[in-house]
Amino acid sequence: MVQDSIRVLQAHGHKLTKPRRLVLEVLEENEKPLSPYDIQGILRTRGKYLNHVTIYRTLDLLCNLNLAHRMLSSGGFIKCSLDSTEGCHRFMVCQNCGAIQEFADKELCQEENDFAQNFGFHTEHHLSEFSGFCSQCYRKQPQLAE
Amino acid sequence: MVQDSIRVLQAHGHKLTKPRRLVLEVLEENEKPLSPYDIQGILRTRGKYLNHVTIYRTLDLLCNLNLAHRMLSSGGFIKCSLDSTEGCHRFMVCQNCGAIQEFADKELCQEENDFAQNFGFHTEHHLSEFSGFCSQCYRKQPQLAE
DNA sequence: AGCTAATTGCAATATTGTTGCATTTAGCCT
DNA sequence: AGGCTAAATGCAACAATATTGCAATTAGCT
Repeated sequence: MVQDSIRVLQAHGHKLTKPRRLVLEVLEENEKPLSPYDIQGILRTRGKYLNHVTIYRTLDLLCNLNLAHRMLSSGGFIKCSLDSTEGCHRFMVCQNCGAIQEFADKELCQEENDFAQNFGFHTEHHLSEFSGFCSQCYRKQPQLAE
Repeated sequence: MVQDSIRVLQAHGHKLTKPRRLVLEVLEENEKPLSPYDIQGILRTRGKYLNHVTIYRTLDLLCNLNLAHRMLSSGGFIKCSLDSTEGCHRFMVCQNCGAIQEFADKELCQEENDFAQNFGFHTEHHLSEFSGFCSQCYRKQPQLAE
């Protein structure tokens, strides 16, 4: 929810401005990654104008607060749908339809941290991107998965 | 090894050209992510010139063959050090010194795939980036990990 | 050595990202 | 409600990164 993000924003002492609300709304409505200029374009179709610099700065902020993430596969930004206190984000990207889902699993997360620890690496955050086929696309076109 | 990459390259019917060999060598020597222009700069200091377009195209190719990866954290490219047949790449990035290590673990990889499967997602590849502190930096400056 | 498709370099252009500074505004305080 | 101030935005200019079409070159064949 946008409301949740706004709460986090304010809890960290940041102002709730119109541009920030607009960017959050656009991200919320789109489950696919968007570039800063994508966001600007979407807003323009609604008669709202935001300078691209503002969008860049807003996205920076959201990423720092772990409210958004930049996807590796596309370079676009996506709003995190899950509480991020664990510092672990796991996205599944469908190669066919492009849909993205975010998942959390404390156990798996812990296992990954333990794994890293075995190599002497102290993990702060981790980010995983799975690419493959969502259940719908897999059912429709199983040959794609070959 | 560069030799291994060359073998994969050729096995896929691509030519082994001087530019490709140079890019592979530079990536191999650097354990940190490099941008296309970084690579161009490094080569220039050795009196070798490659057009940036060529470097972009070479990196595209290497990524498609899973011989290199683009890192999320920096946007730079890094050569994969491990056999990539499993389609699973796990990088640990030290927030302090920037060093990157790649790890493979079939079991953990399998667990991750199973996890996705529980949500009906059929995984083809996955890529994880851990950010934190390598053992050296953690030992030297444990307060950083707070 | 010669052939040919693949690859490279070049030039031009498009896209994406950054910086400094003047103007505006959210949130606070009367 | 009106005023204050630090934070945030917009603007302009610029810097860095990425893409495209096409002519010249070259790797890997016979």
